[in-house]
Amino acid sequence: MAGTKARQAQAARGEPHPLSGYAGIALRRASLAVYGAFMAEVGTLGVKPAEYAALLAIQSNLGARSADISGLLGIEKANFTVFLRRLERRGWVVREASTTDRRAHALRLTPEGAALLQAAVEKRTRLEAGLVARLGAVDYARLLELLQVLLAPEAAPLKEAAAGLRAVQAGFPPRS
Amino acid sequence: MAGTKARQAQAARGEPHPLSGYAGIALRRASLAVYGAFMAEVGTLGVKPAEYAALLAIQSNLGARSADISGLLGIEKANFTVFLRRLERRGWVVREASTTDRRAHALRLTPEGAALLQAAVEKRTRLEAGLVARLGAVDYARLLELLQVLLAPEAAPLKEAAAGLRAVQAGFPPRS
DNA sequence: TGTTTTTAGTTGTACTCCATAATCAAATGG
DNA sequence: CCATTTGATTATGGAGTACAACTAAAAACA
Repeated sequence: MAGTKARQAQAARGEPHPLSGYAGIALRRASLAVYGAFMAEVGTLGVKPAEYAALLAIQSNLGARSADISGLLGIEKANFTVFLRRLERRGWVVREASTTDRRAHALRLTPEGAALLQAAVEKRTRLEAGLVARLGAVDYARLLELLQVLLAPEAAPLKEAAAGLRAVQAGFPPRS
Repeated sequence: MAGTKARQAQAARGEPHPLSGYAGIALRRASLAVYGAFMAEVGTLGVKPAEYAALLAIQSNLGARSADISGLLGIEKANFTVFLRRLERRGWVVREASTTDRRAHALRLTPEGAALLQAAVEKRTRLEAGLVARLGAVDYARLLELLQVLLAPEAAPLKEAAAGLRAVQAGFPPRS
């Protein structure tokens, strides 16, 4: 597992992780923690976070093309093809022929997809409630707000990193 | 790139990412943003965040064994072997024979490793200063504090996810 | 003491996510 | 009409990780 006895004992005593004072590490750990919580709750339906987000995006952008959704999710369109195929094979999404562009597909949830998404949304709502209960409603809102500021594209200090940032959006540096 | 024209236009207008209202997505995006900023700043030295953290951990735990450091970083000991070899080959770390346990290695920075780390720390300090400038010192501290609460192991709501969480710590669900 | 069990580290394998390049067909714009 | 752009697909490879199997040494124990 992830952790020596000494480290596990620390954690058991409620001591913070020794590297979590660093913003990057704390953010990464928090992100993974929420990912894990999502998998434990919503994942029982066989949906991973990226898939959940994709279903959401498709539902609220009826008839959107692949590139629209992949762009929203930050997934390369090349990889989105395979990604979509999984959702299709499970019967949650259909790719209809676009009426305006014969190259494009119009994405749409199937009734099964919509039903699954509804169940997933309910579970995720419970998950969110857990987070709110943990932080308190005010602090939860504050956390989201601070993250928004951190992510705001127009601010200066992180600006010069923007190029590398977008390329790295999926976790890897650009190959250059 | 990650984003359609429409989405890029949104971002250019300063509108928030439409999915960043979700805590998990906001956290993930923030984590990747800081990762990207780190790479743009400290990465010029040829150090990735995980390597930086490893060097830091080794420096402040003189003579620690591999399992200590890998546990701290949340890296499987099996993968840490390869990971360490890279740091060794670059001349930053040495594995001395432990005097107390002939199976174990005592990890230590070389003078080159210490020098590199010092340069990296300086760059990372500048990076951190950028974050502080962006959020303000008070809000920056508050963000770290909120993340700590989110990560505190003893709280209840996320507890049941703990098993899946640890296994998923690196971004993937356990295979079983 | 001698035997069994646990532990530190290594190797090998397989899997997921992701980037990149090459390709095709259809749309668009001189 | 032809050149360029765009939506989507396929194929390939790298990085990060989980997991199982293994060796050697230490620790526990009878």
